[in-house]
Amino acid sequence: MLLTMQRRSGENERVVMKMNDRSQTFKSRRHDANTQALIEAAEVAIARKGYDRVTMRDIAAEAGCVPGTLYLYFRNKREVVKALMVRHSGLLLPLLMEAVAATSDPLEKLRLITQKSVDYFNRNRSVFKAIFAAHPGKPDELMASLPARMRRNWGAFHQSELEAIRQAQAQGKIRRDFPPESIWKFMHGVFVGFLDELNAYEALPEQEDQMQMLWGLLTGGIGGEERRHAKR
Amino acid sequence: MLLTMQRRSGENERVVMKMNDRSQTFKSRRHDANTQALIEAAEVAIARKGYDRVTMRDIAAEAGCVPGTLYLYFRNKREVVKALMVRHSGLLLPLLMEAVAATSDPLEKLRLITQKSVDYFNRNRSVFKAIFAAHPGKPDELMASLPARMRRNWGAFHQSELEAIRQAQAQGKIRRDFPPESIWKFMHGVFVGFLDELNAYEALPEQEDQMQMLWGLLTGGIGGEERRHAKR
Amino acid sequence: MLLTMQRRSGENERVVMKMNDRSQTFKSRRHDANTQALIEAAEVAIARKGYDRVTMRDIAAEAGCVPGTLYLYFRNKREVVKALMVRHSGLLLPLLMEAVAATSDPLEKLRLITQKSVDYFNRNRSVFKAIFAAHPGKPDELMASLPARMRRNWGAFHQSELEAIRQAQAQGKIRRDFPPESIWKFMHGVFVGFLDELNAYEALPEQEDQMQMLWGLLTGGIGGEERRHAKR
Amino acid sequence: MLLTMQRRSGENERVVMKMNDRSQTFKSRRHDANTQALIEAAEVAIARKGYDRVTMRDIAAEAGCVPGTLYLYFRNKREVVKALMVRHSGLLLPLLMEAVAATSDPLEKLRLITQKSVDYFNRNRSVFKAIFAAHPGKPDELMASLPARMRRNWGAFHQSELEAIRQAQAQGKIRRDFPPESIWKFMHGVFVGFLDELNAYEALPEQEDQMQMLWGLLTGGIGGEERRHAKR
DNA sequence: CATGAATGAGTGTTCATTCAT
DNA sequence: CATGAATGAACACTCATTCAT
Repeated sequence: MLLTMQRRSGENERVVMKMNDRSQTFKSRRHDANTQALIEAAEVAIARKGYDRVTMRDIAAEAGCVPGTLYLYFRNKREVVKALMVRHSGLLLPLLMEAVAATSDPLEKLRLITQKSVDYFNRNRSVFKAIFAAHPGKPDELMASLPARMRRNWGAFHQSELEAIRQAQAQGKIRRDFPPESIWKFMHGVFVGFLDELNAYEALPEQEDQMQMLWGLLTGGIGGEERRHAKR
Repeated sequence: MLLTMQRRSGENERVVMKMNDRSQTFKSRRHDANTQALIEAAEVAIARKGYDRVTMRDIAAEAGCVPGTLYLYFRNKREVVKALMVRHSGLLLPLLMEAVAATSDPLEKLRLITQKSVDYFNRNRSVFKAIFAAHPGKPDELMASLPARMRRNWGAFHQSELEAIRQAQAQGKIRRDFPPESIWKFMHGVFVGFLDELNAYEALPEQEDQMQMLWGLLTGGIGGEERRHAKR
Repeated sequence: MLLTMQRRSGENERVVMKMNDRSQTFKSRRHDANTQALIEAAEVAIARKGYDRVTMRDIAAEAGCVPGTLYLYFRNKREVVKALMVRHSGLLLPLLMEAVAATSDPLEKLRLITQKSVDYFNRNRSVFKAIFAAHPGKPDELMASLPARMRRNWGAFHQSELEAIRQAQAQGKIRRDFPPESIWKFMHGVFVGFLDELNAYEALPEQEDQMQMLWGLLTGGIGGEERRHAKR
Repeated sequence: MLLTMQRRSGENERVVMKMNDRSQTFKSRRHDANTQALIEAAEVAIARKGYDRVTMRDIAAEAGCVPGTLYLYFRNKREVVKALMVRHSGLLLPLLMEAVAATSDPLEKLRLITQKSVDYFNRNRSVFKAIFAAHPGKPDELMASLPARMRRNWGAFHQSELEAIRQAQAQGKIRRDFPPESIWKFMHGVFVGFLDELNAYEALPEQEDQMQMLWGLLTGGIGGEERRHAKR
């Protein structure tokens, strides 16, 4: 569910890195490796101080270089977090699409999507903060900054989600009294809110427990015992 | 549920405004009125650009004065958002405490709390963003800045919430398979996440629908029809 | 010797207060009294923080009023220290002129001048700092700001000093190998330097001892015992 | 004598520049050269307006750069004057210590110290004002800002001075009726006061004449002819 | 006459960004 | 390709001064 919002779109088509270019020269390979290292440094630094408060010097220091160097890889500060988005979209989105493809059961699709997202959150807590905490309330701006292809992929994935919700409703597996888009907003809001809540506390529950709680509550709410039977 | 987090506490006892001083002079009345106006301007400005990005000049412009004037009312930038917190705590907290006292049914307590919070959110959308979006992941810093009495009240209220959850569990009205604190985190996360999600979209549903959705999903999750009967 | 410098002169003739106007109205009497109180407050405040660092608010606070009020009595901040100068010139200068007139022995004249100056310094340490520390290296600017009459008086007094030095030289009472103006510079420099030195230390010697040391050293230098006989 | 005060001490151990690093890289050499240039600009600017009144913009303008550049070399405004102190202490102190070591005659020691100080004053008139006029009455604050080693050196040097005074007294070369510390205060006060006096005038006497006057007056005071024989 | 709210010019300082080396 | 010195446009904040009340 993570990162699935897709709303007003802008036109920021410029591609930042081409990673799957087979005939990469040595130089460009090195360039990409450096870019990677810088992005990781940026993640750490941004996670530590937040996007607004982090300075280019902080990021450079984390990466072991000087601020000027950053500008060889990113046009400006905003491009750094954009690159972060691109990178993590590139990693997370395939996982989510795989989840969608893994089963034909729509509810199970949703569960798998949630599962993968929780997994990813746990393996990348800093980026979660970095990205969601960076531009509070402006996730669309981030989304808008992605290259067109990626944005299209997110859009397609979002449609799969809505479709899954629709089917699950049709099959009576989830409630029908709200339109799919509302259900999705709820699920996304719960996901982000819950994980952010978790993240704010010092001791994080085990990842399995997180998933169990999240999915349990997502599907069953806080409702009393009597309505609780088969739930995965 | 809104604003209920209460974690590490500091000691920041200084009271900012004394509003219940009956024998207010004319001047102090004017001063308070101006303070109000400035706080509202700050709300708008902060809502627009976020705490870190907003400048004192922005706030002043919004209020129709020059930056220097702000310093007649607030010691510094941080005090502005603190005053925001104080003001809204002073308005919301009594409503929530009233909700707790209004009924002896623990589940109904929780529902009323949610109801009041949703109401408040709708009447003060900008502050919601201003405060929750301002210092992402650092709500405790905000909480710590409140005067001691207010902080104590939030703490007491939080205990009431937990107690209500405990009782509702004891009465079998909500699920027992998670500890109260986790239930609370979920409810809080859902509340914040859901409203933030709503807030990000241009067209907000009717307030009643919001509440119906939120409470419906909160109690019943997205679970299918068969487990759905009497729910308010 | 204190405050005797008189160098480049400007033209700042505007008189600040006329105190010896016999037919003072009630109002102007009150005005003058307030001016006095404010000047004293300014002395304390300036002594505490130095002219540059003191704010009009500091001075007002010390006087128990608000900054705006100060501007009913002084045109601006500079006028405050100017008024200080005027006041203390008005007090010290007569004493010094009296000293000059008290004897016909030139060396004794110089001794009395020094004596009076040390007395005044001890009764007004704060103003000493206030005035000498206020505008470091710019005593002439202060002098230039005095009303013409007062400046003339200082000038006349300075001439008496030089004359006394000349005569003392003629009588062989003080060394002849330096021109009177140089002797004067030395005496003034010693006076200011020595008292400033004293002032910087926490425990001030008794006033009598100060005078004994200062005059002893002024007349005899640090020279050895053998050249020390009749000296007061 | 210059700069010898040593009173309450703090602990500000951080060394500002390491100048005796033999293996200086080209870059650090350039950095040091720039630092020098900036310090000199600061000297001029501070001499012109005094520490409190000078702005970073003034200093930058004098140096031909923008304010931001200053912060590449000094952490803040206070560090600028600190660097001034460090630099000049580093230049003057060795000269003074050399003077102390140059002879075993205590009075001659004192004369040489004075001589060197007068020399230094003449070659660095602006810094004299800059430093002594900057923080009038607060020389200890300046002293406290020096690195520990330098502060220790000043302390040791001050002890040498006192010891020289003591010995000169024991040998009957200078008067015994005041304790050494008082003699020192007098000498220091005279030095500062006299030079400041000189400095305030446009036409400075020849350096030799300055020294002759200062030492003559210092040792013999203004006392009459009859007590004047062998004086260097 | 006194107030104190309001102003605006200015302060020290930071930082994203550029560019000669 | 990498550096880091330099920039300039901001920023939060201060304060002498004014003026309606």
